[in-house]
Amino acid sequence: MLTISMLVNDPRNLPASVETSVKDNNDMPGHLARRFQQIAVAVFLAEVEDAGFDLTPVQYAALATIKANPGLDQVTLAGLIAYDRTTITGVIDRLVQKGLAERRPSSRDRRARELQITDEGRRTLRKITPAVESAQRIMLGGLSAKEGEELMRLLRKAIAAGNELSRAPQRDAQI
Amino acid sequence: MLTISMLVNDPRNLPASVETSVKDNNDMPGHLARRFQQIAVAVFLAEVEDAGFDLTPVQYAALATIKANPGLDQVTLAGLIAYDRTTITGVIDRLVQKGLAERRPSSRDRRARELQITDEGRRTLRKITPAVESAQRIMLGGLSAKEGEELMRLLRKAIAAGNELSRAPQRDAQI
DNA sequence: TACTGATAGTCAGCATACTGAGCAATATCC
DNA sequence: GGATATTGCTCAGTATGCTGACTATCAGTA
Repeated sequence: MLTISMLVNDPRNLPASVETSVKDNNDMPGHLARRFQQIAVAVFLAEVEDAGFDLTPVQYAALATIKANPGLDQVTLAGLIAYDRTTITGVIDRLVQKGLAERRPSSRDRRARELQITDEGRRTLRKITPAVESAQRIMLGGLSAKEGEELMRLLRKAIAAGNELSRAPQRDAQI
Repeated sequence: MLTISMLVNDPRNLPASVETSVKDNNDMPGHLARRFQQIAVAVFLAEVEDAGFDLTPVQYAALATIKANPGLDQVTLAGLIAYDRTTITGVIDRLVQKGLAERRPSSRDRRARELQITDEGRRTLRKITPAVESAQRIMLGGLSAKEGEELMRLLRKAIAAGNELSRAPQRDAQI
């Protein structure tokens, strides 16, 4: 199939005066990162909806982290899953509104809110797990198991090196 | 440093009754995809701002694609860079508002808008290129050149397999 | 040519994500 | 103890990104 992009990407089809400094999108790690994430989110939402639930990737990550760290505050949660704290405010709003989590004032620090998962949240998390795992498999569907592992290794390595470059770096919770 | 996440992630520290079905975030390709993209966007914006410009990743991709395919319509643009057409509407609005692109009714199809880059847009693209290329290098900074290539190869492969799974798949322009 | 379906673009609505600012409370330092 | 800095959270504002719906137009066909 002959396409415009084949024409413009082939130097022989361009007059000498046309600048070709703009690289192909597929050579840009930033573009590939966005595309992969775009697909990952779509797959996640589709699998979760098929399972009969209405939960976004962030909401899932937040809920799972609250369950694993009962009583943690919002800033700690944000650090554990590497989201900006201003984003987390809205995410928690929606988890609370759906009855999956609770937000109550901390007794030790009156600025902080302690987060707890509800029974309903625990039930949702348990029932949604197969869909989440299925989504993770599907988004690596084009790769062999070995390639999938290697992709994840390289992503982890690049992320570790760039962790401090975003406003919401990953932070382990301090004891 | 002892951290809460070390505790909760170590099965020896958990009573037998605690379910550990929720995998670590770092084993989830979806989470890694979001983190890498988050860093990529932050690096892009920082480099571009350092160079004295105010352009987002989408705006850059759209502008570069308009320059390479003068007169294309919005749906074709959306397909080339794999964005939803409803997103592109707003992106073009802002490019036009900044004086970097023009949107005029198509003579062949009265539903469509033909997109053109302005001289100012061309100038901006030319001057911004070093910052964009620098950003691409920085976001792979933790990897060797070989690893960077391999990461991009694996991303391309996974994306190609999942292309149809998002609402905005990549589409080549038809002649 | 009239009908039917598909397509280009926009809009309303929702949920991320970010910047920057602000308030209240805590921690630190003198 | 009191001034200062820091921290937890929220809010306003902006830009993606998506779903679903709508209008205007085009294309194919009976």
